[in-house]
Amino acid sequence: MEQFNPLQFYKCLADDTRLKAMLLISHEEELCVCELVAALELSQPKVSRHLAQLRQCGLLSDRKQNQWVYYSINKALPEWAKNVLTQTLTANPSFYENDLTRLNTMGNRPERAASCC
Amino acid sequence: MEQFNPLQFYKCLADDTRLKAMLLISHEEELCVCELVAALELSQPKVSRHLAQLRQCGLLSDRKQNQWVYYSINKALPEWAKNVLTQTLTANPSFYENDLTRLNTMGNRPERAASCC
DNA sequence: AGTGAATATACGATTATTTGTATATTTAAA
DNA sequence: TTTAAATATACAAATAATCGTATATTCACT
Repeated sequence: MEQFNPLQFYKCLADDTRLKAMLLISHEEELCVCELVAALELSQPKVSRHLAQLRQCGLLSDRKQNQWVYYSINKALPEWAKNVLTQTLTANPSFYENDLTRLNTMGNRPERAASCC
Repeated sequence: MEQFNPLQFYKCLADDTRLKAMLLISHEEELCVCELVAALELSQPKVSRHLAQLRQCGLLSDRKQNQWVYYSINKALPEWAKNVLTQTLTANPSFYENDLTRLNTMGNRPERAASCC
């Protein structure tokens, strides 16, 4: 992320897959690729490519754990951008409710490791 | 505006001309096409086309007065979308400062008619 | 070492978006 | 009633974004 720019931010949100992924991740704190593939009912390469773009633009962070890669909202996002996401999330539940349902009924979700101990 | 949808909203903001036009109009309350042409240093058809798209998507309203068409933020925009615009405007002054300077040094700006009396 | 699951990436093909240029429309002023 | 300014729109050309498919990589488990 060279210098955070509103145009690039909105270009990231201007795609169905990316916008829904951002909102689902906001809602769920973090999600791995296979959970998003199930929730969005899209191919793995498609989801993976969009997540890579969101990470490159600084909207998402990732962490690897075992065979999974978990994506979360980048803590370093400017406050205004975080607020934009929050507003969008809370004002548009119907935009992603179906995806959320599929996520919650998904079998075999990878269990998060407690952050330690 | 058939039913306001966040994806369509962000697609509207995902273009340099449209995003800057929206922010300048937010900042100035309303602007006519020729003022935006001067501020953005772009061709008239290009600006006009993007404004038409923003109007069709429900982000802008227009009013005709004499030979000018003035665009302003659509009052009927959902609150969350208005908030997104406000946040973007106040947090990113450098994104549009040059355009604002050109607007303010523009000669022959059409004078607004007082709304009446 | 070998297998399968999860993820990432490369590449060409498709689709969508944006643009310049030309032209039409409307209004005001001469 | 001609002329000029402001705006809108049509259409083809150019550009950009997205996608499917194939393949590579990594990790856990056997």
